Amino acid sequence: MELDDRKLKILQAVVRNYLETGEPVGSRTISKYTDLNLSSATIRNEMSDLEELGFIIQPHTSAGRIPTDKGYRLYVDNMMAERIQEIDEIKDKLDQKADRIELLLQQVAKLLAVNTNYTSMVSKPKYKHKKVKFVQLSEVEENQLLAVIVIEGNIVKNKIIHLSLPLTKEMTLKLNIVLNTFLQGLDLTEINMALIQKMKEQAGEYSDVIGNILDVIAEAISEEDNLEIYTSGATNILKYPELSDANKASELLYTFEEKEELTKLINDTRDNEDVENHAIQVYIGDEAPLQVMKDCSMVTATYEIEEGVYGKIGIVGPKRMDYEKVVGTLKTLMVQLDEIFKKKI
Amino acid sequence: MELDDRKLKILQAVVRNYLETGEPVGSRTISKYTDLNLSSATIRNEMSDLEELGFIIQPHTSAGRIPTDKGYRLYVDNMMAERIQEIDEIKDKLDQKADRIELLLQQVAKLLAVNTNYTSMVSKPKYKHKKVKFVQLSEVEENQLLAVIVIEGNIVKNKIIHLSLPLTKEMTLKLNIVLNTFLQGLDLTEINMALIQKMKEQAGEYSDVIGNILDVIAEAISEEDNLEIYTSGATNILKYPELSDANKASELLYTFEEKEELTKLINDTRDNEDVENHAIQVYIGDEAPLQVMKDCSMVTATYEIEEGVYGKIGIVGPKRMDYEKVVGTLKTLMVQLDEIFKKKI
DNA sequence: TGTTAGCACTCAACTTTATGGAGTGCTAAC
DNA sequence: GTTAGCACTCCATAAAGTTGAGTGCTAACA
Repeated sequence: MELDDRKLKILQAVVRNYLETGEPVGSRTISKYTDLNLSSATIRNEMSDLEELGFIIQPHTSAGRIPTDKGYRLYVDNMMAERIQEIDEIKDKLDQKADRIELLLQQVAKLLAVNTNYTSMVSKPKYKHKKVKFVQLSEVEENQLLAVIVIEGNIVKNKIIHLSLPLTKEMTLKLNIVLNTFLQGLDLTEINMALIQKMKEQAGEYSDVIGNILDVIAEAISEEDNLEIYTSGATNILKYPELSDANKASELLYTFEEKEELTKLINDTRDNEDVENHAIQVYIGDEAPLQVMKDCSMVTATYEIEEGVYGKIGIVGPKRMDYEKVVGTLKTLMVQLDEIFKKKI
Repeated sequence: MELDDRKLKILQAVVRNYLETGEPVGSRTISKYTDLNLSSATIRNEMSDLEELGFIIQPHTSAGRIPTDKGYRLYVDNMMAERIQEIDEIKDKLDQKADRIELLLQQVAKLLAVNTNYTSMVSKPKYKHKKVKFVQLSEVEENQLLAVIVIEGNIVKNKIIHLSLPLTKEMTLKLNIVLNTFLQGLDLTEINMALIQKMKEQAGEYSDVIGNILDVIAEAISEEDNLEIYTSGATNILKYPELSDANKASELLYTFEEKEELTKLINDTRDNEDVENHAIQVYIGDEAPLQVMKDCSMVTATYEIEEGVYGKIGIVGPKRMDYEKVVGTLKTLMVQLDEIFKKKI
């Protein structure tokens, strides 16, 4: 059996209608809804074929049809009309916050959630092979030292270190020099025991300060700390009956609250080429690498904060999500983020 | 009508039983449950009295009784058995994180939520009249300056400042001196235009750097930024049928996600004396200053991070919450937090 | 050969009607 | 003051009936 043009039109009509109403779509509706001028009986025959081909399904005998994942997929890949979505407020709001990446990303997530009525998530970009750029110790109070570490990508970390014995100005200066000469330009793998030993020797009785600082550096560079994900609008899923039943909603909300599982989504890359082209990716149902999302769809986009440093933005909603709007919104957003990052960094 | 001892015992039995089961409690149950050796008929008479006094109520004719807010209140104030709750894991887990207050508080929230199966929230303490303790500029790269500001209470803020024209080492040193001599020990109200003008004069062509730093300082000190609240276990409320119906759950979860409204709870102080004594406060239903919580109870405690610097910890759950456990858990936690803060700060 | 009208059939969703049981309030007796 | 007994109420659940949207199939038509 072939998927001729008429079948495609009918499939499209079924999907569109179902996206709008959330109710199974019957043959009579299609007969009126499309400009095919066919009777419901004919449509029935065609729908029967489409069902056999696996694009639509009946939730039960004597009900209308709803799209299968395969049906959605065909729709998203071939029949979706581009609909660029304007979000005027975005630029203004984002510009104000652009100096603090965390706030910016949180803001982006919120805007997306409010605009789409779905749940959004934004991952903080990961810097690979991060190197130490700058270390500085300053005496804040007697017995209190402030260590500031700047990592490639201008990530700043700090820690207050309590001293058991006070530090002279000269010693502080010396430690600063030692730290910077030894550590500058190194990444985690390059800071080895031999190096640490040498630094501690130079620091003499203040060797524990060195240890303290290295801890902070390790923490700053290590992946774990960096897998931060911002979400917004998690409660939006309660607006969609197909997701809001106690169990599903509970699992989903828990996933969004804990965030840990979400890293799987963010890190998943089905097609490297797509990422490099900043393409929008659509996951339908089981396609997402996360069991709880089997009844959801997810649309993700990759943004680039600077050469080679990527983060991801995703929107999660019911399968009958307004794909056109979501994809359009994400595309607009990508453009605006690009502008902001180019300007600011 | 008087509240004699027997009535109290019956009320206590009703509350206890309802806390456990969540079902209206009938006279026959009480008759067996207590050691009063009274027939159900007698209990019925007493319960009728208790209802007239407003401590219990029938959800409908021919159902058992459930406690009213007034009933819970009496129970919490007078009949609750202290039950100190051990949370062994707490100390270990918290000790590791004690150097980063945000992580610590987030961790505390999580522990509470996991231990109690309710929703927890922890507010970051507010420092009043915060003063600038230390300011430092360092050159990270050409055209890139790192500003670090330490506020009283060892709050560290930093910002990368992009320069339009490069800065010499001497100039950096000079700016550092200017900033520190002018700003050290001042709070927001004391940094006025006259002062700013003087500093800018001294900075010469780098006056915009001064402006930039003042912005960061303002942000660091300002209240707004500081009203941070950490929550955990929001989805736990879905475990309680009386809260998990679509509407209530949705409103509650939204409140926990947005957090903004929660500041009302955190800031509410019915009794100043209580706060100073680090007493546990219990809000039942409408007693909480937040409409969405009318079907919930909340238990809060005040912790002191250092002399005069308070934060709040709260647990939100259904009215039929295990008050004894929650209060006990919070008390234990308070002791352990006290220890940690005394040791570390 | 593709299209259509007509009709019997199915099934979820909703409404109505029974049935059972937990619990009460009242009364009369101890 | 306490208690047994009984009529009564009302929720919950199940069972039975009703409706309507939608299908598949057949036979007739262009």
